Amino acid sequence: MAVTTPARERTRREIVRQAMDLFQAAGYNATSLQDIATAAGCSKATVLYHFSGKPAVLAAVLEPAAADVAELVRQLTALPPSETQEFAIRRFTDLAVLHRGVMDVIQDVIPVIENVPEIAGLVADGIRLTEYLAGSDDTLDRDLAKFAVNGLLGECRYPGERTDDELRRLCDTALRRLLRRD
Amino acid sequence: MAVTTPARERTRREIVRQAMDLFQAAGYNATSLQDIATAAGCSKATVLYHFSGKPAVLAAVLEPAAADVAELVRQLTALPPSETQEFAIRRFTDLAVLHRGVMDVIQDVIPVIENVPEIAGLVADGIRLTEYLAGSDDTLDRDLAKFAVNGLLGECRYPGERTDDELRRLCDTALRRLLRRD
DNA sequence: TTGAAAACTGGCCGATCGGTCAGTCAGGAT
DNA sequence: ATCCTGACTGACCGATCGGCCAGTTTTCAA
Repeated sequence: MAVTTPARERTRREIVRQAMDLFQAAGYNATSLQDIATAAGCSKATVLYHFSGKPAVLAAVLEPAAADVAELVRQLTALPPSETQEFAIRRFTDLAVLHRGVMDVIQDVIPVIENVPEIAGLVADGIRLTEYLAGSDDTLDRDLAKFAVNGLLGECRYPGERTDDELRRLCDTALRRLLRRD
Repeated sequence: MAVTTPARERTRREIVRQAMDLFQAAGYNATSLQDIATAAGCSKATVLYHFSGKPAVLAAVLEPAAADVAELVRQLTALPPSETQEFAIRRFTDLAVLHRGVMDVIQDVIPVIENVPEIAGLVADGIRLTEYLAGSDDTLDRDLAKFAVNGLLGECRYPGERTDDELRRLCDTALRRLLRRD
């Protein structure tokens, strides 16, 4: 709680903030380091002074969401199997709304995701989460869960078109129709 | 037909063939004209001799699917409203399986789709098709239809993982669970 | 006040991109 | 035999990319 944020942290935060907006608006691949630097009010060299490279900027943008997903997976691991699917559906909806901007960014990264080792952890957690959403080892259930995640990612694409409440309702409805087989 | 395919058509076809494979494997943005030329056994200049630019190559790759979608929309227009949703679901499933490779390619183009006027027709038809899938003007129904299309696009991403029959079953199940409200 | 460390930057690099262009070449028509 | 034309190509272009580095400016503890 310093009276003034140290210069390092202040600049770093601004870079991540602006990178987030640009990644959402134009996509990761279409956003250059120069774009990020200009938006953050510094030089491209400064961006590379704070981050080891473009993928590191991406990892910093995704980090809060990645942490939440990791925590969710941790909680799911400790839950009795009978409760995991319902818990996964409910909490995944929460995270999707909370981090809808990040969901948007992820869309654009998927095609080149194997070239970005910085976010391998998030990818692995996402796969585990999908398995919990499926609720069984059945191939069709697994595929439907992946279908649901893909659909949800797509729905987060256009930020201004939906309020958080609308997104929550859509997400919840879609997941329950696709996944719940009581 | 002709004993020997005219050189023009032969080269053109090979370029489209190879571009299709590369777009699927690596994505449109990550595939360079040089990549396509090398795969097709000609020079980059030859690709640009046959096509006015990279977007024109994309349009040629998508053309068969675009034609089928246009035909489907035409048929839907002439159908009584009580039959359109069921017809759309059934035929859309058919087209998704038939053109699953194209569905894969489209995924990668969506972020930059507004910069590719060559495929504006396919985009417009896709939107109209989504409206028929929704079955009503209700916002949630519309969103669920878009959700379904996004999910389906995502499921076509990894070509080798599913047989056509598995994809058909998944597609049909998911669409009916999401869309049908009887 | 001062000096060393931290923060920052302009300029440059090699690579790659989509695209252009002048010119080569085979082969059918005359 | 000549010419013409469609198919094709190597060389090159300007732009842009991510990244690097030497050097300048700012910060802050001693």
